[in-house]
Amino acid sequence: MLQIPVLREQTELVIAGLEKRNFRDAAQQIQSILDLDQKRRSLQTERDELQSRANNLAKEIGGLMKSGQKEQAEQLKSETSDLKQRTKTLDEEVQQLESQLQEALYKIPNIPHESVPAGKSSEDNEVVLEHGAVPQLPENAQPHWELIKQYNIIDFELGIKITGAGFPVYKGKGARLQRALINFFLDEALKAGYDEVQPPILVNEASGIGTGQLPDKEGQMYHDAADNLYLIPTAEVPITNLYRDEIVSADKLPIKNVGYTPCFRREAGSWGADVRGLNRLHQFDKVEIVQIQTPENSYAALEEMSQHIQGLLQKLELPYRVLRLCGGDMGFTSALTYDMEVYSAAQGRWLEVSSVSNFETYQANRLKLRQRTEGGKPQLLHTLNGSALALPRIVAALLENNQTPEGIKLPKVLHSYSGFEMITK
RNA sequence: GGAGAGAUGGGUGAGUGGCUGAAACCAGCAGUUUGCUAAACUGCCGUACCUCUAAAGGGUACCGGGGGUUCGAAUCCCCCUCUCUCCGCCA
Repeated sequence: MLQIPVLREQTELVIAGLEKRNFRDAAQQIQSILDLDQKRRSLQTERDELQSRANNLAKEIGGLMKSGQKEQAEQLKSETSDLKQRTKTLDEEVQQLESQLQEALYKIPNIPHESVPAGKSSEDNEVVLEHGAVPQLPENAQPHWELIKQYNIIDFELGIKITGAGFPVYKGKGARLQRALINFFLDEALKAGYDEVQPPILVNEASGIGTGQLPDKEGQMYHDAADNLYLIPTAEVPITNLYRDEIVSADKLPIKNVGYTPCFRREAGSWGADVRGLNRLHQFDKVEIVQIQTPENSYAALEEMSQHIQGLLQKLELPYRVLRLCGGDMGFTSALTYDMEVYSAAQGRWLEVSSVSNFETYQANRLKLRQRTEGGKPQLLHTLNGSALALPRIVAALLENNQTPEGIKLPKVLHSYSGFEMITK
């Protein structure tokens, strides 16, 4: 969430940023937060002064009791009851204001970076670059949801039987391709200097709050009510929360982690025409890269992550483009997001396979993730993450773009990982 | 699932009502000593908020979380959460 001092000192910038997101009643909402903050501060000052007096009285009484001056002690005691009452009232008011403030702040999204284009929807995103040529397909080219049946590598019917829609079963070379891709992505991240972690895929409430999935978006996550745990929608959640409540010393930075996890999304209400096959699932695999960076270096790191992801797509020989998301399409917690989309030839569609974002201090403020600075106060760090990569749509594009009359050809880079070069009937 | 124990600062760990924001040790930082390393010695060494500010300073809160008793709570009482140990089960 945003920091109150920033709201106070850069009010105009904040409002302008929120308006770029088409955030409704930005000026009004910020003003009401500033009012709450103002009120809280003045009440707290008052409360602290009363408490200070009460503390002094308590000390005096202690002294009198010791020296046996009981009568004077009793007299002072009677003075404290009024103080106590007033302090208690103020205390309750301050607490109430604090929780109102907290609640209001949770509802304010991050401020977009200056390079974020204005815009309302995905149509307004800026195409930063396109790479690779659209492949020529044979005449009877099929979309991937047909190919997976023909080659018997991914089975949606079986998934429906054991779980439900959106939980496919990968079989034979389909399963081996998954494993190959995961290993390939992990190895590439290791080469790029990321440390591998394997986090839990169930997280508690505090973790969900830390990265911004809670309190507002619980409907997107599967929830285990018996234990109050959430299935992760992305490894971003457990990996970033590794550093929750940490004050990191500068020599440990930057932190670069990579992790493979399954991801779970309820995708409530989002089923429609564009979500056939592997395009949108309830469970899928993803390799995620996460960085904890100093404010000075975070945007350079974002570019570095973008390059890393593009490198993967190039090695997979997939045509892709990079989008800079507009204010209206960006995620709630992000300051700048690039989406990477591959061209899935048989569908004739661009498919999002990665999203890489700089959250600046927005998550760090919730996480209380800071660095120790010389001589000064601990300073909030910047968090970043990106998919590198999400598997299903990569698989969809690989299948569609590489279909030939003889079978589906895998890109060279995968051969040693998969143990086969071709998927045949 | 059953029984018990516990939760204190970066770590270990003392602390059963005021002298405890918290001993001691370790780690860390600065300095003295030193041919180098090591050792020894001295000092510093939590966080948040409020206030004030050029800086310093002052105030309040925090010993897992919440409530209570009391003039006064890390310390006493209640509730919750979590962790550990033993038993059971088990990849």
